[in-house]
Amino acid sequence: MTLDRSLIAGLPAFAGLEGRDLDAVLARARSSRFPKDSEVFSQGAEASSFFLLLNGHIRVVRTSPEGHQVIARYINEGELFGIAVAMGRTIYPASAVAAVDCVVLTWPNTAWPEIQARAPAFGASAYQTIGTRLQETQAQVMEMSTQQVEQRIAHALLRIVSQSGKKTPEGIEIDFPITRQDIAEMTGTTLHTVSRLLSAWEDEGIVKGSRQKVVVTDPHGLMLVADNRRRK
Amino acid sequence: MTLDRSLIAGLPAFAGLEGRDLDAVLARARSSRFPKDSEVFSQGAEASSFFLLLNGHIRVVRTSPEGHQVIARYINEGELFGIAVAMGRTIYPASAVAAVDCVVLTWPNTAWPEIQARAPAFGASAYQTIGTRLQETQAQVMEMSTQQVEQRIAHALLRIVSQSGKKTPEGIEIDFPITRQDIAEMTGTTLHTVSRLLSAWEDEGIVKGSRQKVVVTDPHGLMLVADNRRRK
DNA sequence: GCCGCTCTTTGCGCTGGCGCAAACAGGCAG
DNA sequence: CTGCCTGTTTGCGCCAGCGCAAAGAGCGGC
Repeated sequence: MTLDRSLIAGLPAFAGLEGRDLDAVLARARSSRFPKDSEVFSQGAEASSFFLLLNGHIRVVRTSPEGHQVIARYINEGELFGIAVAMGRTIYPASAVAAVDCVVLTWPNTAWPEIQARAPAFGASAYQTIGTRLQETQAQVMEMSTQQVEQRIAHALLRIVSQSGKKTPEGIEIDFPITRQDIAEMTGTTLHTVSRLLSAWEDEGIVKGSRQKVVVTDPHGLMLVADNRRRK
Repeated sequence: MTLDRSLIAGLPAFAGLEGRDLDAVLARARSSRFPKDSEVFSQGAEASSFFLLLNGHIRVVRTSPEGHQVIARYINEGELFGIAVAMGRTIYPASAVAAVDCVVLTWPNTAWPEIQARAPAFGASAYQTIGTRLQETQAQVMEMSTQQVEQRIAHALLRIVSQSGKKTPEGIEIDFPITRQDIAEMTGTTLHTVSRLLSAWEDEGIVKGSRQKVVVTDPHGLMLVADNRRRK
């Protein structure tokens, strides 16, 4: 429960915070553990807290009334999430699910005004996070409007790998378990199509896949696919 | 150039602002006119100002490197836009084009810190605007992932009509000029498909279209289409 | 009043990607 | 070790929606 301040203070969300103010912010947080596949918060529930992911990977999922699921994004270590309070929202618009065992800092929403007064840089970081996500989401709309499935999947893989890639002898590996279905839900397609394309790429030596795992063996080749510039 | 304070003060962005603080905020703004089809700001340009639409309708357009255009949203009267500064962005991620002759309030970005200190409610309104747009954009991604073109177009029309609809004897009319191409760029499809569907709907008595104009004559019928629940 | 530009409509053929179905495989529990 | 559960692969047929093409139709400018 005692927080390792030196680790935390290095996160972008706390950039520019002095010792005293940092303490004040951290004092309102509590740290907790979420086992794999557990929900940190649930779509439609009253937003009572906001969060920072200290360790692990979290999947943000929206479910439609008809039951379709879409993965809005993955949260990486050090990122804020569930910051409905900063958007003036009272319910969570999506669910957050631990993709692996996670360690999460939780603040009650009631602490938000105080934190913002005490540590404006922290608030600014939250707003910037939201701004970045708006950007990214709009870029995604653009992709879905103008690009073919193959390019969208290639882009999605490149994005994940650049944010959560782990170097291995074989190439860059996504360092959390991800299914074909997950990739399909990120790109608005079906697991069948994802599976087919990954198989094709594997034949071309661009990626290597196995159960819940994807390794990009030829990032440059994947970029060519993403830009639709590879020789067929 | 003198602003009609009584009109402006009623806008949600200024809710809860006292006379003196309101004056302080407005003092930093200047009002200007943008003729139809002119650009208020341009994608990729350095973000130097933020804006509030007093009158008219504005189209926010993103253009891909390959030249594809996508309409991210329409700005309605009273809304803030181009608020890159509130997202910690330094360039505009899209262009804003006047769909009709428009009247716009412009603030220099340099005024932002002062305004936020002086009138926190104004800042909060900006953040809420961004939050709402993130929500809407994510909902759009969801739609594009899970729904057919016909339903997406129906939803898009319903959204426009609910925000910018004008009652007429025939039904609810979109009160700015909008082409089939525009609708296609909002929904990630082609003008051909839009034209075909609108024609079909016209035969069913749901809408009525003409050059750069769409009138929804049967909103309820259109909702059935949007939910994919109409009898074919 | 005529011309030209932009916007719209419609036909036709094609194909990317989906839906369905079935077989296969890795990993964990018992 | 065995069986089961979850995830993956692959074949096949189909169809929604796109691309292309060409013909109309308002509207503004001259």
